[in-house]
Amino acid sequence: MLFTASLMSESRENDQLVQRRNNLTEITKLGVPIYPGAFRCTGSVLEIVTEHSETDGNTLDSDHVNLATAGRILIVRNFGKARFLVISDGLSRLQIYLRKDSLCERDFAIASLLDVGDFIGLEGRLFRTRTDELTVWVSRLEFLAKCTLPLPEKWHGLTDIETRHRQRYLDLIVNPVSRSVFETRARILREIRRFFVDRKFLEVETPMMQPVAGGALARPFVTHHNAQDMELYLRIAPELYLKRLVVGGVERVFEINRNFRNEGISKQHNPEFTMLEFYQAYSDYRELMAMTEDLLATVAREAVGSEEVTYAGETLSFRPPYRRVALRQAVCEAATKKLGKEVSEDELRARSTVALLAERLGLEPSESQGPGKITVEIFEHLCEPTFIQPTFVHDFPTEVSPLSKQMKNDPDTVERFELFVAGMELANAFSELNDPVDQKLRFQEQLRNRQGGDLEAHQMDHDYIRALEYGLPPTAGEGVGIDRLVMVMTNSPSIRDVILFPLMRSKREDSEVGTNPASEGRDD
RNA sequence: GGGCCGCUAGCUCAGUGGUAGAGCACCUGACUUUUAAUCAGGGUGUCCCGCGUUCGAUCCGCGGGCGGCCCA
Repeated sequence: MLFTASLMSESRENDQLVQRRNNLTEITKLGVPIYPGAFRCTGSVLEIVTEHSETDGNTLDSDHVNLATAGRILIVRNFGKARFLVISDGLSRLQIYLRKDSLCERDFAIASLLDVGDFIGLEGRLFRTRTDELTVWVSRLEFLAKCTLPLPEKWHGLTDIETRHRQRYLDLIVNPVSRSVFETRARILREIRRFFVDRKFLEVETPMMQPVAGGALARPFVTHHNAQDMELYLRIAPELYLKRLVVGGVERVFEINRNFRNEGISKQHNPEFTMLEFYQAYSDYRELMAMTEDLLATVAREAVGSEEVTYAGETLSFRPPYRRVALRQAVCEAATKKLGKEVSEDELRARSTVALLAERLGLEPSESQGPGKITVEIFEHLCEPTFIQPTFVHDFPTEVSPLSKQMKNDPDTVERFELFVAGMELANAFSELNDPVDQKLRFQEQLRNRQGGDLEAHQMDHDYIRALEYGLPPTAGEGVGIDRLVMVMTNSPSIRDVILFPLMRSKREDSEVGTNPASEGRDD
């Protein structure tokens, strides 16, 4: 049986794999090391291409531009005694020209054993072909590493979304657009850091594993610390720790890091996602609106070169000022339009009337939801998708904002805004509640919701209350969803396009098979 | 969580209740400035998995897996 199984496996070997391994063996026979060490380059492919993009052929011929570089082979065009290859350094592509009479016997032998995907190093001089393509005339070739699996096709490339996400390395090899998304992501992060450092903010890192998962209304992931025999939660927000730092005198503080929320996956939700949070003492949410406009306009300018970006066919303008609308007002306007009859703010403030309104709009408010929560549900249903251009929605119900400061003359409303772009929530900010007595009452209210079955309700955090008792200056704080921001800036339809390794359900072979998919499904 | 759709060669995709197809890739040969190189030949496969219906299933039915879109 074993013999049979083995034979079957062998016979099922893909001929491309066999071919590639044979080529590797042949290279070994030439006495060439197949996994050598460093190769000294005078410049990367990108550097060469950038430096000589405008240099004409005559100049290259007279100047004798000698160089050494390295990269992965993406295309092979074979002419018997000559070959054209295209190599890539991951950022840019460059053609190289190998001809028998310009190489030693060993190097030309290597050249004829190369497969698409292999890494090579080379020395040579630059010239331009008859068709004016910048090309390296290779005089010395070094084999650097083998690609033993066939790469996706050069023309259609790799389009299968699942494979692109599961095997991001393949996506990056063959889809230059994918690399550019992550280049832009890195630029956005650099610009955000520069923005806050310029304004004297301190960048910090606060716990990702927390005994109480606070700072947001969401279900956490649970984990366990063995040595302490202690339940821990992956953080859902850094908020409460950052405000502790403001208590400690760090008057301007920011953090860019991962949050984890144990909820569904969608085009706008990945269980782990990157968030910017920043806090500024002696400020309020009005100031943060202006600061947010400044931040996004700066990021757009510096990271993608324009304050206007195209997203899903729409031109979005990040040039300030952005539209501002009060949440209840937005709900009233949308509901009035939808139902064809006047809906007033008073209706939203009473549980009985707002519940009725929600039902007429096709929602099913639960018993535990108060008027504020129902109003926000209506908002999410009716208004959110309509905010395409950057829009501040401000003044939220206190009920859904246990960490925000109430308005002076309206205790049912807090000084809070969310920024919407392309129908997505991009930022959430408020004047921080700094009254420890009120904060404790709000937590207790949340605990009642929790006992009523709301798994997203906030937990009690006694140490945070204690920190507030030492005194938190008037402070405004904001969180910005970095992944969504990158989506907008790179015209990416899904959050998975801007996260290198988005969460995927595991497939059997991913964990079982190391290097060779040909062994998938073997019964051994 | 619900609905709809998809899963066929390394990749991108056709297709059929009766021995499985194309382009690229790959193999053999020709070719020393090509550009999706070209020319001549070659089809390389667990048709996602399991069960059922059937003389016979990649196709039909049921269940499952993974993914996509829409809804919640």
